[in-house]
Amino acid sequence: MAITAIKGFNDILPSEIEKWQHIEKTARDVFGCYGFSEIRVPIMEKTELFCRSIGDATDIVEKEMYTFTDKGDNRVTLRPEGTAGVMRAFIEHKLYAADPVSKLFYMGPMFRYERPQKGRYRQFHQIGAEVTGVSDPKVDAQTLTMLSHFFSELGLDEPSLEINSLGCPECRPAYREILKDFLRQKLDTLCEDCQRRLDTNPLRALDCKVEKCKVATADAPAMLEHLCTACDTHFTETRSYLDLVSTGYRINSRMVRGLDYYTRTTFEMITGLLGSQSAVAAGGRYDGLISDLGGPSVPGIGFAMGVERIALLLDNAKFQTSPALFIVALGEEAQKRAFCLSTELQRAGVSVEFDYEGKSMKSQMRRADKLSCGYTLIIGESELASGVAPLKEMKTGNQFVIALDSKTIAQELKS
RNA sequence: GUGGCCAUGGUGAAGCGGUUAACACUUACGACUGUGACUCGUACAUUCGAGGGUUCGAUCCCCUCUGGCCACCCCA
Repeated sequence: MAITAIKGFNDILPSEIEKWQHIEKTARDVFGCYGFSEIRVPIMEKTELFCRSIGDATDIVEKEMYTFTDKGDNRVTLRPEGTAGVMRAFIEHKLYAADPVSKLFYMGPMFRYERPQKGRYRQFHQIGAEVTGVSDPKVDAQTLTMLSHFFSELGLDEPSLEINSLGCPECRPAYREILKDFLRQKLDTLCEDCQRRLDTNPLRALDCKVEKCKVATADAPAMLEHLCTACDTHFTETRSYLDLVSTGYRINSRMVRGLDYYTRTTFEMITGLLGSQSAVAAGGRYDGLISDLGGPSVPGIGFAMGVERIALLLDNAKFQTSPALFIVALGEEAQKRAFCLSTELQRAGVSVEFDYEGKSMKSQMRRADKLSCGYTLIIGESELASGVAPLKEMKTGNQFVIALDSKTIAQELKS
């Protein structure tokens, strides 16, 4: 039996790579317009970084991390998300000192030891963005607007934006207690999972898919109604700025995020097209994270998008490119000429294909068609003698003779 | 970690106890002696994920293993 890839680790094949590149390019272009710079950080970090940032009690840290002891006896972990590493670098290189506002984006693989299913893999890719240094709600609104902009730039109108506020260390603990009291009264009408989660993660019950939990929590107290004045103002202003630039959103007061560091604004881009994996992007504000990691007291907000999930929403075929020219050569001399000519054209920036094996004209033409080449150039003995050859436009079938000269051909193909 | 479904060629698949293992796509060559697409022809699985069992006989039934998909938990 041949060796296969590790479970949940996927190859991204040539047939889909152009779609991936398109997603990445769109992110670079759109984020660039909003003043973001790319940062590349390692895919492995000290385990402690993730414990501190994501939260020791979260599922990610408790059961999903790829953690090893290396040969120097250090505990290291393949990153399960991007924010922690980026913030570590931000603090380590004191980026806050050079500029009070920093806008960074990153892309790359993340690793979580979960059971794979549709839109969920053990190695998956995220594109994320982080703004640090500003707590003003204009940044929240701008970040969300950029996210929406990215999706519309990709031609995806379907994922819709949902927002919520999780409050801050001032108001969230109190709300948590209020919610717990509420849930305790309904305890026997909740599903087993929610009963178990009551103490560890009561917010989760608001998001439970089990019907009886939905019923039981229908009139549960909402975080949004228990925000402190500062958080309430922040949320209201965020909304007003979103309205000001017509960024569409829906308030979802039951939205829960899985990472401990989130404060105030949280959000998700949701689609109904991916089975149970409905979130294609998600994020929030994390005003306490940087200081928790030993940095200065600087606020932050960011999001991450799941590239595989976005890719599932996009059709491969739309992003495939094909060679501009196929050179059909008949006879050994013509093949030699085709090789030289194609090299000259390639050096001039034209994408060219030709046959390597001296196949029949028919198979060469078939291959040109299969590769969707824009043009074919046919070279045989008479063309070598005359110095001109027929150039055929495949789409229309029109053809005319052209000089066997790379400059002339390159010019013609570019026109 | 738990549950459900599934495993036949390069691909999508039919077959469900005895078949030349259908059909379609892909690929290769040809019909068209130097012009693709459409059409037509020819070729392409000694073998049905692996191992064991039942049977005169197993792709088909049973068991074990492995792999995949989807769902739960959780999450991008």
